[in-house]
Amino acid sequence: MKNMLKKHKSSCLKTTTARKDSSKQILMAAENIFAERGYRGSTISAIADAVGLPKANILYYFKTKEKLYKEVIKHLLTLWMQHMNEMTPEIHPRDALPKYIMNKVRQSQKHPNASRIFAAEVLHGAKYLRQSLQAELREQFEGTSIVFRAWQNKGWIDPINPEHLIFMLWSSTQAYADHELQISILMGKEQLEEDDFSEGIKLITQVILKGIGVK
Amino acid sequence: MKNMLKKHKSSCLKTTTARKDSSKQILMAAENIFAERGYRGSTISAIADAVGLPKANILYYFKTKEKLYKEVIKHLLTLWMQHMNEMTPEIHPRDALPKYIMNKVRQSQKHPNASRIFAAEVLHGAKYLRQSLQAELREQFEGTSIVFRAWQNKGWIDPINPEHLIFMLWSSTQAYADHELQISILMGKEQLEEDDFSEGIKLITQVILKGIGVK
DNA sequence: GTCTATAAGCTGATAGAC
DNA sequence: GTCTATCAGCTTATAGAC
Repeated sequence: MKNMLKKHKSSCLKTTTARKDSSKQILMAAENIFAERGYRGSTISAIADAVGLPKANILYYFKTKEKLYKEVIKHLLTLWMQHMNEMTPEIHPRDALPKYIMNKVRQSQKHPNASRIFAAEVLHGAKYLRQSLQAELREQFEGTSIVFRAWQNKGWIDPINPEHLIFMLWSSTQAYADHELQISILMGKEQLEEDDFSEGIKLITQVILKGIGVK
Repeated sequence: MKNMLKKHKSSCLKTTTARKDSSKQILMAAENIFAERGYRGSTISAIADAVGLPKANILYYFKTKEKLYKEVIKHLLTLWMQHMNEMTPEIHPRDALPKYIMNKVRQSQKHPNASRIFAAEVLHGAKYLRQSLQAELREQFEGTSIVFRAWQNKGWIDPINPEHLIFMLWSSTQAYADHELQISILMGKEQLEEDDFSEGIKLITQVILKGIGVK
């Protein structure tokens, strides 16, 4: 487990499997390691081993560990926010909200690392997030608040606090990635199954829609 | 900031302020450091400095860093679960749920560290939690599921999935501690104010009660 | 019980051969 | 561009004086 197979020295320009750019492979491996162990718990060696490269190569592509981490975060935030734009003032919440909730939970299912790294970052002060991406996140947040307010004005939903509704949506959907382990322990399973995700989607949709008075 | 004042050598048996047991002081300091920096990011030196003691003393009281962490976790889980017991099959959800939601958010407000350490632990695989406390957590979880099922049978709430409702309650209330920083950034504040907590309580209560059909 | 000094090991990062 | 070797610094934990 410690000494990995050292692949191709200088003798490879086109290996059998389509050779992806090392940079991309490193990013993918880093995403996994960071998600599992957190920033400080992750070591450059571990990432190097996962890709099958020497440590020095990682630092050749990404000058420092911190810069590598920022690159990972940047990519993940895009994923994390992508479905929010699909809610607009024109679309009725009875259509828009179930779709958003489904997409968000499904994303937690498919890309749990994205959600986990993001959650860990927030949990420990959003240090890197704040520097570079605060603006984009906030813009998204305010855009969605405006959508919810528009729905209220049209009488499509009850008068509720739009900002806090966003928090409730985020936290309840994201839980299926962040707390997957907690949930699976409590449900007595090794890991969450398809049914658990679809049950979660069903419950959240049911409670939110009825709870804010969508007819 | 680095060299702290070295207090009392051998010349103190009863100092001015009531001298708490070092052990307790260490636990409190450790709670803060672990919450801010995570397990791996926290160093024994940092904890020692926070209490004003040399590193060796921390390891005198708690044999290893890991054992100290486990002690902290153990204490926090008690806090984290304490309000769930107050929901029983006899009490109507219109009284029990608002009270639980309020207590849970208020606890996030008063003891954000408890929630944060707990969340970080879960996020990174619940390694320590699983070893020692899985049983207690699960017992609590199953107890509450039974309560929700009883409410359903009495027709007090809609037929919903009790387990997933618990997740929704946990995640939406805990967000006010876990994501305090995210929330305050998005709301354009340095930190959350009293109004934000009470608005959050109001919204969650409103949406959950109406959402599961409590009359 | 409390402290100083130090061991033993791992980490991020660099230098320099190929 | 890719790799090996190594440095300098920090970490947990221990040994042993007081």
